[in-house]
Amino acid sequence: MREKEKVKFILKFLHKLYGYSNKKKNNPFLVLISTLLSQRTRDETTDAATERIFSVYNTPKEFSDATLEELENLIKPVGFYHVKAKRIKQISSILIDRFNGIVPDNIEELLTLPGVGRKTANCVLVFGFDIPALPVDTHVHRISNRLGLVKTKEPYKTEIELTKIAPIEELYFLNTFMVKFGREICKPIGPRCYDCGVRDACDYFERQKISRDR
DNA sequence: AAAACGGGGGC
DNA sequence: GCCCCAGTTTT
Repeated sequence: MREKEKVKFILKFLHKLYGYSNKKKNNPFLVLISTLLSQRTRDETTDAATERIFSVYNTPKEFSDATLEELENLIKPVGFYHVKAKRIKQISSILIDRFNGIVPDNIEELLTLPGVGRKTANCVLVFGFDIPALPVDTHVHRISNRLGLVKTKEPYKTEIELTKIAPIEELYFLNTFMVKFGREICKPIGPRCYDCGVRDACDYFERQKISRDR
C-alpha cells in the first residue's frame, strides 16, 4: 500500500530529526491532569502549572478535597482555568466514587470523565499506561493531511486511518515528534518547507509548487 | 457544523 | 492591539 510506504519514509525522517523516544511510563493520574491542563494551552505554561499543582496535591482524594479557589489559583495562567479547575475536581471525585481512586486504562471509561476527549484519553493510555494509542491534536491532524497520509477533516478519522497504516510500536512517539515537527517546521501558517526533509513526499508542498509554477 | 470557553505570550 | 494556542462540550 502506498500510504504505508509513505508513513515509513516520514517515520524514518522524524527519527533522524528527533532520535528515538524512551517510552517511560508515567503516573496515569498526573498524565491525565497535565494533559487536561494542556488543552488549547502552550506546554511551557502547562508544565509550570502541573508542577505547581502537584507540589501541593498528589492523589485524587487530595484534589477532590481542595476548594475550587485553591485549584484555580494554582493553575491560573493556563487557559480555561475556571472550567479546568472544576473538571479536575469532578474527575477526582468520579475516580474515587466509581473507579476505586484509580485512573481507568481503557478509552471507553476514560471518555466518560468530564473534559476528557479522545486526544486526552489517548495521551493517558500511551503516556500513562504504555498502551499503544495515537493522540490526535491539531498538529498531528494538520501534518497527516498535508503529507497525504490521510485525507479527512475529522481528527477522529485521522486517528483511525493513521493507526491503521503506522507500525504499532511507532505509536508511542508519533504524537510527540509530530508536535515538535509541527511547531518547528510544518507550522499552521508559513510552514518552512524549504527546511523540510520530507517535502518531496508531501502533497501540500506539491500543491504549492504547482500553483507557483502557473 | 459551528460557537463558546479564556488568559497569556509573541509580534 | 491583534492573533494564536497539545480540545471538549454545547448549541
